[in-house]
Amino acid sequence: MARPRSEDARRKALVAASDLLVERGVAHLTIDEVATRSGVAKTTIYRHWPERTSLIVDAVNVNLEHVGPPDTGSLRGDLEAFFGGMIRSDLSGNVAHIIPCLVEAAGRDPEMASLLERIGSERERVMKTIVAQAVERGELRVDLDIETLVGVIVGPIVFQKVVRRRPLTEEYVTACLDIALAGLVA
Amino acid sequence: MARPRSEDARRKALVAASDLLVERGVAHLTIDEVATRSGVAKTTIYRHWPERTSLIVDAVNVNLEHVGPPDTGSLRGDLEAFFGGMIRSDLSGNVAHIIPCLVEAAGRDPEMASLLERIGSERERVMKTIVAQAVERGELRVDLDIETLVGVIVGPIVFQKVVRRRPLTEEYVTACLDIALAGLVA
Amino acid sequence: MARPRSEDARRKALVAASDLLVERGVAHLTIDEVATRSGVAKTTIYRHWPERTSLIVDAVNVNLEHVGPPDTGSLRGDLEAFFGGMIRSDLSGNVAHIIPCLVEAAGRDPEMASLLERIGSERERVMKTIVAQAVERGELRVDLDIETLVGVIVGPIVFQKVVRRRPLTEEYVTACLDIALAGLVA
Amino acid sequence: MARPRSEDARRKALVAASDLLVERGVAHLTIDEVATRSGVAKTTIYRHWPERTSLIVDAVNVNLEHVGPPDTGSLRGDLEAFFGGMIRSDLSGNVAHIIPCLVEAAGRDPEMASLLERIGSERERVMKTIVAQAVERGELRVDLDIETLVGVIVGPIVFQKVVRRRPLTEEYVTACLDIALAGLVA
DNA sequence: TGTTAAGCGAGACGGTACGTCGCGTCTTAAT
DNA sequence: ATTAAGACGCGACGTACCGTCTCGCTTAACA
Repeated sequence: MARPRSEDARRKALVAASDLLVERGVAHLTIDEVATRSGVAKTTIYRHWPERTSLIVDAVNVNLEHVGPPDTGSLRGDLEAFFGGMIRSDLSGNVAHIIPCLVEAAGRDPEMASLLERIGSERERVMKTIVAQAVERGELRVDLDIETLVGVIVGPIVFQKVVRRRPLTEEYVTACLDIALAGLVA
Repeated sequence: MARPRSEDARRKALVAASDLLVERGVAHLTIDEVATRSGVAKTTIYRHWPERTSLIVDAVNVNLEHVGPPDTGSLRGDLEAFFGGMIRSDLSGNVAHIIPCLVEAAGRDPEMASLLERIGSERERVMKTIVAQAVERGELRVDLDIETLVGVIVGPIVFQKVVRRRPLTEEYVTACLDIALAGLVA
Repeated sequence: MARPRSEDARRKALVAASDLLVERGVAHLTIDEVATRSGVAKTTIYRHWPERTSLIVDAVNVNLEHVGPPDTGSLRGDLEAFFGGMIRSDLSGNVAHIIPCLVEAAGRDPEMASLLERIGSERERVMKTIVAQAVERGELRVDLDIETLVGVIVGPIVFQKVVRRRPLTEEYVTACLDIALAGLVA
Repeated sequence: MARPRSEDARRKALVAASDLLVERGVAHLTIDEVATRSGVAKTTIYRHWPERTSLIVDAVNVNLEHVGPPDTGSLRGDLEAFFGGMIRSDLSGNVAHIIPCLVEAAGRDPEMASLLERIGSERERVMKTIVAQAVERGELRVDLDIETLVGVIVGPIVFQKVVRRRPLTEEYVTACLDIALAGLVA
């Protein structure tokens, strides 16, 4: 019966939050500034998101590029296509800058944890498709544990970028894939 | 005429900080509470550490177990010994809980970045010793890039624990090592 | 062509406002709560009363007992009858609790000032009738300034109740009347 | 052992509050503006006064002129001197503007009530001295109830100024005193 | 006897102020 | 000179009401 929540206000706040997220990082995103920038009142922001973290959760999602599974005809090609996309978008872009914040926040905030989970799941789902295609093509054994498999392929890359904080070169990615694939088909 | 800085105060503050770090996480560690708990005045804390992060840096170090390189006679044995140690100490313990905070903080704070670097280096140094021993024994080729190699072995494990936030089972570690080693000797 | 304003809504809002006025005092009467309690929408309330104070004005009037001039045959009797009524209604009841609010609001809000004026006038008009009757009966001199006269009789009573905030006993009223009447006929 | 509360901060905040009180009235005095004007941080203000009303209480006291009892040699002279002072200071000045706010607030806030009580007591104490001197001089009977007596003299004046909100002329005061004194000595 | 404009409930909106928390700096007295 | 204690300026937090503004729905007066 009442007026519906303004989608416009929501969008404007989200854009402002998303921008500030990239500019200042999670810890320095303030609701007050989101309000000022977006022209949306602080109270309205709190009507849409019960607390700071909830807004951040959504703002992060805005920054995520939602990639689909490639199908190049070979496992190697699919992986390179996938990680090539990740390198260009997520890991070289804004998200790489934000993920550690999420990981950190996830340690205390269940909502953050579930966001992180969702982000991970989406990427893992793509990985599973790639692997399933490879299994179908006979490039991989059927009996491999998918969680381990994803860990072996994705782990070194995420580790390099997020934990080690070193640039994610094509050489590094290629070398890791070489080793992992060699180990998998062996 | 001057009194030296009290090592006692420093230690008490550090212990309290370390405890709170584990209890509440980095973001909710407040200097005020460290002061209250430890009985050390806030002023004194700021005298010993110029800012919050510096204290956290030291508090993290307290929680780190400093492991040396094993020498079991085989690469496989060395790795299992090493990661077994890590599983028991760092990654199953408090540090896994703290690393994301450091990673996050490293994004903004150079000092944090260098702490993270130091922690990483220490572990990487051990890894390098293990690898060198393996090369010496003829278990590995000489031409492998050490950074890639460490990434391939450590990446999946850290990824599982820190980013995926899933329990680090012996099966997972074993499976990852199997694949990586197979790929490396191939 | 249009529907007339609902008298029912007006009444319900007014009752709720009047209740809250007594329960919480003017300063803590919120439109939101009047709306919630009465079941009348905030919009509707604002349609009936342009602002908070207007509603309060009307709510006060609801609480007022409108007394007529007594005619006991003597000034003394009339005054005792009149103030007896005031003691029982206004000053011992809710209104005494509200008057200071009005007085305060009158300082800023002309509408409030005029309400206060109206309330005062009504009572003063009764007083004037009583005095006129007394003059007619020869109990009082003709040349007395009516404003002063009312002030001398009403002042001590209102002062006791409203400013001093002490209970308005029959003894106090009698004693004040004794003195004032003695002074007036002297 | 710690630093004492800054008397300077307290004073500056109080002055700003006192000014705003007169400028805007009790209801529109905001802590934020007191902070801005005084240059004292809002948190500091809250350290000194637990809540808005406490600050107002003190700010009102600043505006009060603390008058002593006159001794002109006659009751009449003393009263005129006293009320002349009140007319010049309190009732024509800022306090008359503030008292209704206090009276209103006293209805809900015990601290306000006690402030009002204190203000009243101080003035009543002076009145009692005046009366005692008159009794000593034989101008008044000994058996008069002091509360009633003060009410009879002060009531009409306060009523005129505070409740009726009409100007407090010398004629009105004189006329009231005439009647009251006539009644008292009768 | 429909039509239709206003009234209505619900509640979202932009604001302003609230009172609180933690930061990093400072002052003071005591050791 | 260093410490414990804690006050200080600052900036952000999340909340409460204000008075205004849509929303659909209901309803009485007019056509």
